[in-house]
Amino acid sequence: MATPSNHTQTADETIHGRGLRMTDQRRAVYDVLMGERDHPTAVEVFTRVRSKVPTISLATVYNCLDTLTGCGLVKTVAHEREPARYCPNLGEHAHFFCESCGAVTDLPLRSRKKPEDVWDIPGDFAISHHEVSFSGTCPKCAAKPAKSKR
Amino acid sequence: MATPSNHTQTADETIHGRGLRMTDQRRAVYDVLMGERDHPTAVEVFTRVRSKVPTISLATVYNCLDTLTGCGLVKTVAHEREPARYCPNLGEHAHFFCESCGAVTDLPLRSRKKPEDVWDIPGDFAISHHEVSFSGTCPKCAAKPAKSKR
DNA sequence: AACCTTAATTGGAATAAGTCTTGATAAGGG
DNA sequence: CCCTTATCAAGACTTATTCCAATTAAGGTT
Repeated sequence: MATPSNHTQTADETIHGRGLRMTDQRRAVYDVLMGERDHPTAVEVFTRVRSKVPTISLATVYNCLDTLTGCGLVKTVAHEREPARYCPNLGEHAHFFCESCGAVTDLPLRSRKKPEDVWDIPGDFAISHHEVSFSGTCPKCAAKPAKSKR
Repeated sequence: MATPSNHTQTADETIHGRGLRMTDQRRAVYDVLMGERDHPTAVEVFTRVRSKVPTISLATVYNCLDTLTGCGLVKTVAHEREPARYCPNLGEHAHFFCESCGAVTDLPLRSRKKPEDVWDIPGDFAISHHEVSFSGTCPKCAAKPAKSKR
């Protein structure tokens, strides 16, 4: 399973620690995610990254995203049947999906709280991951009339 | 949005209340879900339902599942990039996905608790839905050596 | 520097889940 | 019984993602 990098480690060190190389493509994909933290899809990452590495292929973007996810530098965000989105926020958080504009917002866990406080999970279930998503209307869209989905 | 049937209403009444008809196909799909509450995929519903309605098509199974979901009789369960699963449990609950055997288990909300107790959701976000999923190892698989995914 | 071995990238083909389209059927109301 | 509308079936289609085979790039070694 992914071992998250601690804060004293750079992305390069994390990748090297796995015996992998920090290539131009991987760095560019990572930089795109860190630069604009709006939970882009693979295709959105692809179009952004092309301005830096014009020869990169979509398959490589998927590969890089998988590698970064495997190293714990990036998280995958799944929501309903929509394409996967990617998020470099390593802190524990849930996601809010605006049904009006499509924006995705990180929602932090309250301090000293955990999901088990709310959901009744029998002790003999061993939990390794959880994913929490909320949907509704974001503040920006609350006032405005309905907008098209980005 | 879906209006859940209250307990005094049968599935037939709920569907009729929407101006829709309870056809053989819809009933068969609903019965499959109620009969074995193991969160089947659309294809699994399809194969089970064929024993009752041998001429039904997969497209119709998808249509029926959509209709039942729209009426609030059934919920769709999304997990990562896997095919959608369907669940007739209308009570508020989360899902546990066993990474070893693939089984899905309903986990109830603790009484008088709500997700907002754990995640910090600014007041200007209007929440209409949430979906919570846990994954790990279920009790059955905890002891046994790893099994193939059903 | 040339060489060797393995990792990484590429482009295109392939896959899988789900949706759409079109014509045929069936049901309910008058 | 007729008319209108809902529903169904079969197959074509779309979309996100993965797979594959061939090329390219990197690191380590002599």
